[in-house]
Amino acid sequence: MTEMIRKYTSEIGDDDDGKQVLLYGWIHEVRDLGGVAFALLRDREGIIQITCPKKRSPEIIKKLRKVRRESVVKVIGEVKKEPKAPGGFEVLPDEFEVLNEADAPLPLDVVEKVPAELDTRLDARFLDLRKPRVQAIFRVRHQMIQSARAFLSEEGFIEVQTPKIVSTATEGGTELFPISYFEREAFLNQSPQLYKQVLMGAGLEKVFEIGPIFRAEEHNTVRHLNEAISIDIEQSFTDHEGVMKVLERLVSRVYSDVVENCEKYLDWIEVELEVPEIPFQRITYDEAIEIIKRKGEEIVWGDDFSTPALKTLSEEVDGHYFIVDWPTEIKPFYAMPYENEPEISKTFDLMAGSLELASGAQRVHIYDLLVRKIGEKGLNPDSFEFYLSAFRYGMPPHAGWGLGADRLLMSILKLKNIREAVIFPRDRNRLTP
RNA sequence: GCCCGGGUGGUGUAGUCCGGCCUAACAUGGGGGCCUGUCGAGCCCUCGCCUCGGGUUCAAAUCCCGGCCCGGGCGCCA
Repeated sequence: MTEMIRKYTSEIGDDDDGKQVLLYGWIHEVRDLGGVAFALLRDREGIIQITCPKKRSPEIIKKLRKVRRESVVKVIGEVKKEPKAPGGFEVLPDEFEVLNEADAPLPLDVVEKVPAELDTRLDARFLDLRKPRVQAIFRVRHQMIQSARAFLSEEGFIEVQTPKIVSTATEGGTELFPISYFEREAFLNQSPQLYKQVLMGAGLEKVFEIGPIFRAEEHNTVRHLNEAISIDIEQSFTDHEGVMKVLERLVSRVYSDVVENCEKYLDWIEVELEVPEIPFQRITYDEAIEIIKRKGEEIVWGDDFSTPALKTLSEEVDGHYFIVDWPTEIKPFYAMPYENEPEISKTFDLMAGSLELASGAQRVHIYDLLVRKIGEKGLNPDSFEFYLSAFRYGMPPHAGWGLGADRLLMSILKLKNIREAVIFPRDRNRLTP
């Protein structure tokens, strides 16, 4: 037999009518009507019907009606344009081979006649991901990451990888996961922040990193994970406004690439996307406080926004927006205060509704100020030696941000739970799969 | 971590308030059978379940206490 080239189900069209094709995939469903049997073969790109009348092949129909759902099969057959078939084409099999029979019953229903809870789905994630709707999320995620990487590269940012095993807390504040590093204690890094800044001192000028961050907080919400992916940039010779422009253009680029290249997957997820208009609205922290107060929510200047406060705010401000000029007190030590008004800082958060997507700032690049601010936060400058030394020998002014990739995807696809946006999520209770 | 609500076949639900009528119901699924155009196929037969530990009681899926886990809200954050 001549060597055949495997086709995806989605590639079958008018040109194949009457021709032989080779397909690989999973048995989605079988409907056995006695004299004819229908099977749905699913691969990662779609589903096609395999139709086998008894008289065409008594051997194949026998195998077909016995095969359990989700078994892996190889099919060689003739394509027939058929209006009665779902998708308009069907394949009449000449060869039907079960490559690997699936066990039964399945831990969850891939066809989704019966829903499954997220927890059940995550326990059997490999099966959950066979659902086109679920797999589509990760096809969009792939596009999102590709777009972010392409955009930043085109903008002159150099991609770097910084260590995830570190000796001290990077920023204080958040809890870290301790790990054992030979005879010493070490931690999983909560953020590439300090390393990005050191690289500004190294003269790279524009860097980005897409990588994991680890937070040992015991939060248990639909928008927090203990292991997340962060898209981080740092840029020299610019200020917070400069990097906000990069950020909004990146978000816009991701949306337009997804709209352009992921139509099929958006369709599977049943999401309609509109590319957000840039520039995004900037509202100051003070304005946000006023809006929240006006709506009757209890808040005083200097507070961080509570979840209900952010929900209130998002009722007043549409879509994506920046909250800028935060009180210096509630931002990390590396955030640059305004010269003429040091109680507020050159900081911003990017919001999508009430969800915080990113946060950034112009950084403190003055050694003495930085040392002082570390002390003011109750941290010990001695444990930041590797970081601080980079500020003593020609550190340029710089700014940057960190964008939560999982949250961005969650917001693009309007997912209810961030765990849906992560292929194998890690939360307070979940350490497997 | 805190508050509230939950945990029943492989999956998703009903039953729990008011203990005994539960030998636990329904859908989907698994096994077997019938059927030549299904597309949530249909029909017949069949299989399979009370989260764990302790307590109350003649009697616990049902009431009480604790653990573990889940959902919603919050804190904290990206």
